[in-house]
Amino acid sequence: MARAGLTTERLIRAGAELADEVGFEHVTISALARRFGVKVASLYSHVKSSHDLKTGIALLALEELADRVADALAGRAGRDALAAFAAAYRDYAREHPGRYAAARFRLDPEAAAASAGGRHAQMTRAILRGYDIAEPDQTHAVRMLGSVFHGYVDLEMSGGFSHTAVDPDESWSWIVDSLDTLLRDRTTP
Amino acid sequence: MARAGLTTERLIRAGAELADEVGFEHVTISALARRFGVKVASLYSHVKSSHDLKTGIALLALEELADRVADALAGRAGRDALAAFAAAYRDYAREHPGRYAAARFRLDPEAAAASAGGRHAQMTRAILRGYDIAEPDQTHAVRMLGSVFHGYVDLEMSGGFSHTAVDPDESWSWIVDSLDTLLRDRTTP
DNA sequence: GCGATTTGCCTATATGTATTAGGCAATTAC
DNA sequence: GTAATTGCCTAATACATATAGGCAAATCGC
Repeated sequence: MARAGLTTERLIRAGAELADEVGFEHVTISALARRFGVKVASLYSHVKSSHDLKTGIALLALEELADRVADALAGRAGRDALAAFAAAYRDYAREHPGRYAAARFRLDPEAAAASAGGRHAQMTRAILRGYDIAEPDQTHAVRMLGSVFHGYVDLEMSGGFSHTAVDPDESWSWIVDSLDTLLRDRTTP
Repeated sequence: MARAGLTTERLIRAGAELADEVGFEHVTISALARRFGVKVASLYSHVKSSHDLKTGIALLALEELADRVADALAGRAGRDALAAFAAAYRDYAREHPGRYAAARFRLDPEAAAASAGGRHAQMTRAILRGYDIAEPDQTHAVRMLGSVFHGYVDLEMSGGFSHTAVDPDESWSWIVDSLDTLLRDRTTP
């Protein structure tokens, strides 16, 4: 029998694609096995469990998202950086809804430590360098930015904004603009 | 054999309690049947499916949350109303994490129409009456408030803020304060 | 090249959840 | 008290997770 050439890497990549197609919550070992045309048990040589697979997809998504954000931030500061960060974040979620959901998968401590979570935190703090905000306000601001961006994307993806005619793109711009003003006013000299 | 006295109402209430104990994603027909000491099939006389049960819990949570927010907003305006709204929202999520997660369950259109979703939207708009913000800015502001509050609660619940020593309560106050200032500055006379 | 070892995917099996069909007993209606 | 109803049951199907052990293909050692 010809071998399918399964590897942990390939399974996680295919799992990420599957997540974007059918939703992260519907990514199963069974569906992945069907996709590769192999039996379910065969996957267990490459991933320890369903949870392990999901963790792998989550780590991949966090990495990809961090790469995009890093790219977006390169050479920008202040309002520009804020807008680029916001755009990178929202675009990723819209292009890869399943991966984005995966990035929000609750990781156990070891996985979290090995994740790109630290890069994300660093980059959010980097944005604030353009605004002169000292601790502990800086941490408050980091949390606020994370909350707005994540919250907006989450509500938008779950259809929360579809009951009003107002263009979500315009709301997004308005919000980024407002946050810029807010951070500027919060400067601690 | 003695009857257990199952009703749709009781199942949904027990499901909500179960959600708070083990997480909304672990609420299953099986677990609920165990809790009542009956066989799994017995529940199907009262709920159509697992999805139906989850929808019921989601509707319950939305209703409860709307009640709390309505209570908190009564007799308040401006900054007071904003702070009360924020507190009601966050407190509910912390006291009832499973129900809160349920409130974010994607409802199908019919269920959404019958839900307290409309009340939530109305109440968020009511807060903005204290700030004189005209359309379409009002919708932008509604979306921003929803995003920040939901995003913050979601990140806090998933442990996103546990890597820094800064007290989440203080960040929350700082954010509410910032939003108040922001909305005040955005007045459209 | 060719035997030996490793590795990859298989079959078989056990467990848990969701769901439907149909049965019998407890409750309620008259 | 009999009859209709309702509530919970057993039984059966389908699908997902997970483990154990087998056989053949790829790879290693020479």
